[in-house]
Amino acid sequence: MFYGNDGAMKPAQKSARTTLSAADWERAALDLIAERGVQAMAIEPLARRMGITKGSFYWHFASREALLEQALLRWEKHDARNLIASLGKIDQPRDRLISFFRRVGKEKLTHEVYSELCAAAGHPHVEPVLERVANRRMGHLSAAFEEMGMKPELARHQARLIYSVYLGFLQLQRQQQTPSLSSEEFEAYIEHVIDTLIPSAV
Amino acid sequence: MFYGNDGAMKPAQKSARTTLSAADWERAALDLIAERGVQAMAIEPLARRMGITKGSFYWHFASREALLEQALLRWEKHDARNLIASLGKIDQPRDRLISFFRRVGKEKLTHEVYSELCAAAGHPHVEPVLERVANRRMGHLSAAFEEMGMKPELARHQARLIYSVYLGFLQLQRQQQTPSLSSEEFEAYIEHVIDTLIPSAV
DNA sequence: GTATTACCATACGCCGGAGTATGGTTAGCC
DNA sequence: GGCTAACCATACTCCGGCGTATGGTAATAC
Repeated sequence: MFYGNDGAMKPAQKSARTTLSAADWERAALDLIAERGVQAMAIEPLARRMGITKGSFYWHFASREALLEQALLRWEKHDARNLIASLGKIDQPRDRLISFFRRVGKEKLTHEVYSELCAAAGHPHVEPVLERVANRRMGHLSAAFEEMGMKPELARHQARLIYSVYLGFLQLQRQQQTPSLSSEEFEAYIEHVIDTLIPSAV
Repeated sequence: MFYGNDGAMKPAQKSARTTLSAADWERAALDLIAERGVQAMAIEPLARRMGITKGSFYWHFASREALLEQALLRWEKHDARNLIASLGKIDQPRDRLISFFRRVGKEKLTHEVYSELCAAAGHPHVEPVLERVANRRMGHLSAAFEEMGMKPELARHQARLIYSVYLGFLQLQRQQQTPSLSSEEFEAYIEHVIDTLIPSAV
């Protein structure tokens, strides 16, 4: 529902319902993607939802493709900022790794979008984003493991492994096969994952 | 390209190119799903690929939905048979678990279909299949861990964990972020996964 | 106070897939 | 050898999304 602020806020007088900007379309697009997937991000449904017609859309964007591209870039930026913002200030690498898992519950919208993007891997505009994001994230994980004393190759393997667990979790969540995020079974599971994948020392 | 035999083989004289059966459509549907996903399984493209028109299709099936349903059931049966066929004859539970991972490389088509089904979780006809298959598979894993001496709850957690790794692997594969299945980096990774997730004793 | 610009509405043409209707062809039975 | 049922082709209609054309309105510029 947010995904970044675009520099200069408008005069604040005409607060909301005057005219829409490209950024508004991008944000709405991400909302729709989070809810129903990228292939459901069609411009007419979007326009309906925004109480407007598509005549407007083609003023801001050349095509549906262009919107998708911009929206994904926006999401990617947001995610990258988010990553360092929430992990950068944690000193102990082990705590950073743990926090990576615990963060799945928060930042709901971001994860929902990511989950839907995963489902749309293969799409020409989605794939590169997915690749960059995964590499960025695995890079952080790998670095943390190295900080804990692992050899680079081992750290990379461990990062890939742990990231796979995360991806698998998202998948099970999409299939409604994951215990509710606030149950104790979930807590127990998370504990188990942390215990077996994040060593206390190396 | 196979997915089960349908009882009585036709008289064997008129081997192939006489007329098509419902099973032929189902198999072709699964091929198409493996290649381009469930939402690409449209009946006209299917008909084109089979060198026929859709007039035929609606003789065998009531709707696209019906075809999808039947094709998925066929796949599910095939997968279930496959699971016990390749894991049932292995005595040591630890070997069964290891074989689960090593099997990802083989049975290519089956895994491709599964991967695409995962991408289409949320689809009303796909979801229940996905749920049953995941439960069936995790059940086997969990049982193997129990055989090794784990407490039931721990075994379930471990099974879920290991299955998540598998799902995450499929996802990374869809994003082309997995080392080629025959490289040594892949082998090293698999080794690593087995070492950290499959204890040699309990 | 008129011209321009930014934003939006209406109405259209196109395309591809879902279904339906209807008629044609071939195989096997009696 | 004619009938029937199984299988397939042709030719539609309907729908929803994309993109375009064109014209309208409100704010701002000058």
